[in-house]
Amino acid sequence: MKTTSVLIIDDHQMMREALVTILERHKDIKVVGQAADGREGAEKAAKLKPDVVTLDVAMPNLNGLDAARHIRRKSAATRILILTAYEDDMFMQHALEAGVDGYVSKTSAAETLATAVREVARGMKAFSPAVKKRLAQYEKNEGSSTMQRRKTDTLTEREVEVLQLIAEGNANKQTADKLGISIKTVEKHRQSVMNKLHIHDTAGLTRHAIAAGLVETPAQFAMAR
Amino acid sequence: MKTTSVLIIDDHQMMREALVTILERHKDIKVVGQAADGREGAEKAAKLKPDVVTLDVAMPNLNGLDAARHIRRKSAATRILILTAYEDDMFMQHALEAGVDGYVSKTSAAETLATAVREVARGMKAFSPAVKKRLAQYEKNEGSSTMQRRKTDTLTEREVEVLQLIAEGNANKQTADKLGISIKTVEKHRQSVMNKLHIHDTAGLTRHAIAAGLVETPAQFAMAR
DNA sequence: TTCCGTTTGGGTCGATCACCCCATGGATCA
DNA sequence: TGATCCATGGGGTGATCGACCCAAACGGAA
Repeated sequence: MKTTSVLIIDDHQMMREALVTILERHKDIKVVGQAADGREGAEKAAKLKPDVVTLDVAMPNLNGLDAARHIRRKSAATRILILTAYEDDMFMQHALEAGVDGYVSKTSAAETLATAVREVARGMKAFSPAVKKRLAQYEKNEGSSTMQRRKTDTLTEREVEVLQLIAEGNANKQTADKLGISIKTVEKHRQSVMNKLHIHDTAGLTRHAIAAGLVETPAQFAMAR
Repeated sequence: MKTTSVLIIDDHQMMREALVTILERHKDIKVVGQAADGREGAEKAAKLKPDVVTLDVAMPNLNGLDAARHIRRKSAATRILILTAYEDDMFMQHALEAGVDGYVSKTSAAETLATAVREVARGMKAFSPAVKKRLAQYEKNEGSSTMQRRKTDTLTEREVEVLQLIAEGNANKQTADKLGISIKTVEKHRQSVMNKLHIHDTAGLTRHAIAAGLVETPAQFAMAR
């Protein structure tokens, strides 16, 4: 039996250690690396060329979906397994469009993950019945020549990355450093985002990013005002 | 060595299994139960009387903080360990007021949790240095025979008003106009809010305001692209 | 009554932002 | 093969922000 190499991408070290423990119970699965955010994850995926990556969705620096796109592009042979607590129809839709190979909920049992890793490693898809239904619809639309997706006001990948970093509290300079580009380019992207979304203040951009699920938000709690 | 009994309360089964694995590596720690939400957790705590509960914050039915209050009231002997990814000063403040005994971040190592479990079981507090500082302030206020909960770090009413207007996207000038005061006063309040929350950027203030329920956000919608 | 906290307002300074201008590659599309 | 979009980077300008400094008025608590 061939050993399946896995890269774990999750911003919670505790969860990463736990996943290692769970997966390494299986002799045919070998965890070859870990990453704490999407950017680091995409880099390690390109370097380590794992058979499978498990990818959390809500992460700083680069969220799971954009990380999935990066990995899909730069490490085509690597299978992508989304591992999240977030079960939203539209989000699943976007995950499918990003070309992920599986989708496992953190509310499911640990054994489910090991099974899913094996399946995607064999080239199969690993979706729950609920996701499969959506997948069927999506593929139907794909074939029906309806490539009409909104263009004008759609943010590019880079713009989404910049938006996320803004919403996480980074100044333009910090964003530029993290992306390894000039501050002027960051300013340009920021402008484009503002124009496309018709939002012209940082607070508004942040609210939008939160609503779009780009950044983690704590659960609401009753707070003295 | 006495064995410490632990109840794990977390809505992610995968995380619960992982925590069991991590904790059971230690012979002096025994996981005696699990619960998937705050209400179930409070009930099981009352029934099982564990030495320690680990409590996630974001959970359906009953959130972590309210669960902590329930457990504190009905199972006074049980030590409460908050286990979360959420590190916000105001939230910590409320957690401390709810009477939790420790606060462990999911971004820290698994070993940190085991250590914290042992510490709270011995009657000690288990807080990171950052939280300890806040705790010191809190206990100072507590000890000064004043039941006044608003002291050093609670926002005043005016400050909350200003925070809300900031998070709604108003510039200082607009806020000043809406409140009918000088822009300098708004800037002063903004500064006070930033200092009290230890948040020094608009995006962070906005995220905090949303978490505190000060501003409405549309339900999560399809990713912004 | 004295002290502290709240709210109000002013000044200054450098850093950052929002909004324009411009250009160059590369990919994709028609 | 042009045209268009995307990502990259630079210049400039005026407005705003962030972080300090300062003070006065008021009210409640010690």
